Amino acid sequence: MSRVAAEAVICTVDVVLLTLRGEVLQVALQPREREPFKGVPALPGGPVRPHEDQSAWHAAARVLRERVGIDGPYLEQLATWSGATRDPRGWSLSVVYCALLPFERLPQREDLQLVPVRRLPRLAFDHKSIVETAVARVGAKSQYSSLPVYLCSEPFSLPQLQAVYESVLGETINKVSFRRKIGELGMLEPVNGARQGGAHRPAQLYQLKDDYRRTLSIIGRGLNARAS
Amino acid sequence: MSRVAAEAVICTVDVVLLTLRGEVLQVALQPREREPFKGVPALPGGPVRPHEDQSAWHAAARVLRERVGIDGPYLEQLATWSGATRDPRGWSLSVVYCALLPFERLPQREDLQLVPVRRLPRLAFDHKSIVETAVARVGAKSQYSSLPVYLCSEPFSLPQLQAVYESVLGETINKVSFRRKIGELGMLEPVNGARQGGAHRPAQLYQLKDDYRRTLSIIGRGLNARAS
DNA sequence: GAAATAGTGTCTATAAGACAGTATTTT
DNA sequence: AAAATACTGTCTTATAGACACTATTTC
Repeated sequence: MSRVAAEAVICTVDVVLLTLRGEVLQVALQPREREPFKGVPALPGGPVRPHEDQSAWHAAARVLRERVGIDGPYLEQLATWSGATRDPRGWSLSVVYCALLPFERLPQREDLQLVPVRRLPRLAFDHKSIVETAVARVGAKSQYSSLPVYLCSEPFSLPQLQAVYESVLGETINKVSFRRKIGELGMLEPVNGARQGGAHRPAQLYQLKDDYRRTLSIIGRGLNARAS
Repeated sequence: MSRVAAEAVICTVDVVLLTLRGEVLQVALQPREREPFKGVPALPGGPVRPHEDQSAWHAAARVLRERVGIDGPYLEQLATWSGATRDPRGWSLSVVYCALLPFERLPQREDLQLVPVRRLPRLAFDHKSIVETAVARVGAKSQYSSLPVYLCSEPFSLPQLQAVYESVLGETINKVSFRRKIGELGMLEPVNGARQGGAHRPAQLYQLKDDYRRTLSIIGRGLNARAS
């Protein structure tokens, strides 16, 4: 038995849950309930449960459900972190998933804090560099895909969507080009009736066509938002 | 003991080792030595050894060294496959790495076969879909980065490099544009003296500048090779 | 009708591609 | 000098961006 235990790998999943609050991309953190790093903010996560989880993806979805109270967000694998030294308890491996959620869908919870991704405090384990990798990936992917729509609650207007893109990319986008690209993707359909208020012309609202609910659209040559 | 064993996750690494033979992208496979899938071609791989491997990346590098006889190729994490049903022995998790190697550096071995990625036979486990994912990733990444240089043995000429890009992308590229882009990247330096033979003007040979030996260069708007 | 934001038409700038020319080698 | 491939100059085409104009709402 001791031999098995000594050889065992600590096998977990962690979730980088990102949302936009105002114009600022934020990550959801929970204080660690036990040692190591008791009380230190950490990514929602936990061990894989082989009898319960069909796969690591299902384990991540379960973590979001049980520990954050979210069902069915956009959830994709980011990468796997592993090694002898990242967890003081032993050789550990964590399959990390990235989830995107409109702020409106995030439950209010005592044990859940939102932190701007550019102002990270000290995090447990190697979670800080994991978050930084996730943010970089989301930024890169947003340049050539419809990924940011998962941060918008439907229905949304094109000016709203553009603002979301600009927040994630960290720079402004040409309005005409943006609309050309989004139009070419053909993934949005106008929603009739509902429109927005304000002392100005209201914006047309859109929702995702059903075919694109779970599929990213790829933008031809990207949005040409250049790296700073 | 039985409880520990029942809960345990089978924790392995696998490597998709790709090389270009002629114009055809090929993957290196080895027949399984034991059940399950004994004798069936599979990706080089094996269990993580916590006492020996510093991380999953190091485990993958060790697998390449021990099982294929390759040291220090380009090696990056692809993704992690996991689940209750992918290995008949139990809940398994495999961190999969992708390695690129010039054909010239691949050792000749009895137990190593090269198979064109478009003509895959039946493979062990879910290795077929893993290879397909790796090929798609390499193709996508080649559109906007210098990834294919790792398939070229240095020094190489620009026509050679272009042929490698075209093989990986599966379509032709405009010569003038290709040279403009590669030039802009500024990652190559001409090698003097050595040139190529043939009854025609020889091509200038290049090697990677040292700064770019282990770093991918990102091509501004990509190579605009469109998906078929 | 003034103010404010949404949406569009069109010109300009930039980047990609086509094509044909020159360059350099062997036979 | 013929053949073959390397390399380059330049025109054309396609795409992105700037800018100003029209549209629609509230007050």
